[in-house]
Amino acid sequence: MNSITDTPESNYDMLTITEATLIQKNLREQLNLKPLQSPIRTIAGADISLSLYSETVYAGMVILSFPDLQPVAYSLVKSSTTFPYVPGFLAFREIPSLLKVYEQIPVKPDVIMFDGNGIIHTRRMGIASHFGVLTDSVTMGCAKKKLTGQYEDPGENRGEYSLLTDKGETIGYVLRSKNNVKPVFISPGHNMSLDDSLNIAMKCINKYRLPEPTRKAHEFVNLFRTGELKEGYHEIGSLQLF
DNA sequence: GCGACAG
DNA sequence: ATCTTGTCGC
Repeated sequence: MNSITDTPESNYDMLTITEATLIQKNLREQLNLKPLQSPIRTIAGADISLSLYSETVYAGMVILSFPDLQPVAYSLVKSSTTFPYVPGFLAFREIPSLLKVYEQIPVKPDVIMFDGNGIIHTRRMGIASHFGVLTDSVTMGCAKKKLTGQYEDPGENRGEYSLLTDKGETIGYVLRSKNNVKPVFISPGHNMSLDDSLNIAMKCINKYRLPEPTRKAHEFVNLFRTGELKEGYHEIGSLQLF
């Protein structure tokens, strides 16, 4: 289709915001938000860790059993990026590294949860949607702050939520994942519905603010950056305690 | 022009 | 995102 969208790892660093915007508009046409059909057996969390003032990127995905939410494997890749962080274009900074992380996984997870948004995005193309379309995987987003849209504050108790709308349409949920703590922003990425994203998010919440997939992913990439975990694909023995 | 603004 | 200690509140 578009050579500029086919090889992110070799082109994204060179893009201008205008070109990136065009790519998002093209990818949006391939977005699928129909209900998930097959059952979920595994769910992965995706995240990256950066060193201050460095272009080095420590990217990773942690695969958890579902609905048990026990880490069973993880994939880590050290890479680099020069694309700056620009609100609305996070995907261009993080996706090249995450694609390498994903390719390294022998048995792909049924769902991937990103530390960022799905369709809660001006052009409905947040990092989760972008990655989902590129790889035709099932994805969703869980952001810690609002990027766009309007919403009413959800109740203060764990499990309460409200709708997030933009230009008259519902594009996500504001979920209180823990009592008296700032809510998280949930939205489908690709190959799942709005309702699916909320249902899955609620099943991934334990005692912490962040759902287990992204919470674990964040923990692992940080251990990777500090040298406590090695690059590559690793399976976690059932005897291991985490 | 002003305010908002994922990680 | 990352750099960092204690501290206030459920």
